[in-house]
Amino acid sequence: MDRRTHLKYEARAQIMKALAHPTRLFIVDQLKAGDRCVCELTEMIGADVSTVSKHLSVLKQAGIVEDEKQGTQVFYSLRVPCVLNWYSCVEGVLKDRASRHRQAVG
Amino acid sequence: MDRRTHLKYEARAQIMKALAHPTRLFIVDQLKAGDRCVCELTEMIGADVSTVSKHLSVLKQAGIVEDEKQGTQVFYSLRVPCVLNWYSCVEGVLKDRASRHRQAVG
DNA sequence: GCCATCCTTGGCTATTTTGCCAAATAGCAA
DNA sequence: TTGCTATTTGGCAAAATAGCCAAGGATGGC
Repeated sequence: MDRRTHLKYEARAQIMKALAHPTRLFIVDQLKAGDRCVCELTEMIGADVSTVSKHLSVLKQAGIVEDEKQGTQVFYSLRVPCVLNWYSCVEGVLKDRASRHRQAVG
Repeated sequence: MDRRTHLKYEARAQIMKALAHPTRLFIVDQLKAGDRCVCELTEMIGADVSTVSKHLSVLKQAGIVEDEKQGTQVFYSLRVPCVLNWYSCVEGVLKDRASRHRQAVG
């Protein structure tokens, strides 16, 4: 794999990595229904605010979400909704894996 | 986030993590064209065979690829082709990010 | 049997990621 | 100003990940 090709897949992997975390997948799923401020997401997730803020930073840097300040609050919204289409495929993988497992067991 | 919800997103994240690596994205992209044995992929990637084998193991465990032994060789194939649909979305994110960057600079 | 080839696994270190606390910043109100 | 709330950032220790080498199967040819 030459350098050019490697950089191409490196860039793609960076986007994938941004979504490769349960908390960040949860956030994106929540933003599907509309904008959320950090405090709301923190409440839902149940982790430290700083942790949630860093997760949001990862998603923002990847270009998946964007932020907008409203007073003291910062609202995040989904910038690239097409990532939501991945969920059904992921569910498909999980279902397929589960059925194979059942087959192997019983 | 209750335990049940967390487990759900944990499972999804596991699938995403399997693809969140340049080499593994490359492998999946190659399998689009047809089955490949470990030796072929290793040749293309240019890393140690053990490294490639471990990457394939991650993809297999996630349920994204499957393997089939033919003599001394092991051929891998794409089990869940829908992951290929993600590439266009990823490209979209990258393009969007690039255009915003140009806008910010120029 | 022996040997060569293909692949996987174990083990190790280096790097990256994660999540908390503490501290800093920003905006609003009194 | 002071105080209060919302958010981000720095720093650190724990955990996960990556990639190499070496060793361990498995398969086929002789």
